[in-house]
Amino acid sequence: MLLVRGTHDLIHKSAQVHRYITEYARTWAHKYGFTDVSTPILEYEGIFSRSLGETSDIIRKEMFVLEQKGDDPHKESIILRPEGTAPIMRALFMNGLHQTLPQKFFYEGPMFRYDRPQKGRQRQFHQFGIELLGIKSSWAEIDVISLSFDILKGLGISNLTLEINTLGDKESREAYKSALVDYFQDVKECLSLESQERLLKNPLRILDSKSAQDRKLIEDAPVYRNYLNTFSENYFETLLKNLNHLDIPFKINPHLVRGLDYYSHTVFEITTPDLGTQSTLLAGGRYDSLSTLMGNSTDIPAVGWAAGIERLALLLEDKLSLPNPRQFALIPLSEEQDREAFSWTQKLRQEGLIVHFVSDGKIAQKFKAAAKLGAQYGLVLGDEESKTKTFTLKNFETGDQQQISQNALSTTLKSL
RNA sequence: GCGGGCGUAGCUCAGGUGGUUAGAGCGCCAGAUUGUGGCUCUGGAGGCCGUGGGUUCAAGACCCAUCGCUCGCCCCA
Repeated sequence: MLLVRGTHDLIHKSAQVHRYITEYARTWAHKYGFTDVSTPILEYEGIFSRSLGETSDIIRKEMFVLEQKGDDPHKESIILRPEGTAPIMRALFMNGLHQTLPQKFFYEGPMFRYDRPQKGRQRQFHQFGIELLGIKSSWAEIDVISLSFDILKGLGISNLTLEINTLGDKESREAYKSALVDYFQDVKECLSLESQERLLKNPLRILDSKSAQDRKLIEDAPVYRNYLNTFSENYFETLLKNLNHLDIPFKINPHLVRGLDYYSHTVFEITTPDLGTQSTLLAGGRYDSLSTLMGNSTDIPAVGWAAGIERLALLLEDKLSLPNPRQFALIPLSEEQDREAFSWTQKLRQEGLIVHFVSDGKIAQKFKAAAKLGAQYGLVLGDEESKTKTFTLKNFETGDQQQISQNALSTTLKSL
């Protein structure tokens, strides 16, 4: 038996933790007024290649392409979605929602990237994220960043850093790009091979390089802040001032560039030192030009972020105490009691109790199974109980037993 | 895609320089206990030693390849 590389089963505790994280995030998103949206896992490749940029690693080497069966009317490849933002933008247009802005969406689900697996990095992983569409001011950023902290802190994650930077608008970016190219062109031979390639395709990404030789050169490279036009500069300043005013701590990281093409102005990440090399828990920013990249005639203001559920789970799995509701096991002692016991089981389930029905094996095996299934209490129904219209209620933790009348069954159980 | 470490029972791991039928603890199953799980005792099942090839009289161990996990690089959530 083989497990597809980079995938995992979620069983018992890991499934519960995963679900708990998602539900917790959803609850907060609802308080902020975001509503659920769910888009297909399958999309045409163009949705992503147009929006993420042909030079991004996700497009160049990490896509899961499906084998075409022949009945699809389009020749374009179908892929497993690698991220959530582009599909939501697609859905916005296809459902005509861009005419009724603003829109606020929360999503959650599996994403797929053909990457080399590592701790905190799977080929099938799960994200939840939010998209706030149609708000121009930087209060949109404030709103979504606040939401992200409410979720992460509420989950009990500490040791968080908000790193933030601005990519400016198109005009600023073009000005900065040409300054960067001028600077690096002169020292091209000293750059790593990867960065030499970036110089041609996506010079901003050189700033993100971790190679030691690049880092030295990057230190002396032109600083973006000096190339921002007035609008971009003011936009960023206002955002930072408001973050300060709200006591949201942040760290400006001028090297935070992001791999995806659709960002403009604000980019941010929330990182933790507790996960080794996969330190980003949540990342996002503003992507006003995504809508035009996807074919719309005008920009639609948009901010959002996505968080990696597996990474949060790694931080939480050991310390999260999940709710542990009462569970009962109905134990008929012989086959004569099976039917009666099962209808009692159903009755109690309808009353809202969690009830296991245990009928396999010998009596000792039934008790063993009941305890293993997680029941804290056993309800024994044998000949004597049947005659006297009672159950024997056994507390598995203390071993105590008592007789309770069938009439008072559900009220007794609920009062435990 | 690149570099390092590691693959032995369901789990955690022992198995010096190659030497008969591969071990422990936990877990699992059964019995002691025919109306009672956990504790105890007794017994039992469970391994192509990741996979394929090579060296050797002889390989879990050595060599090569491959797959997987893992740490780092890269990238990102």
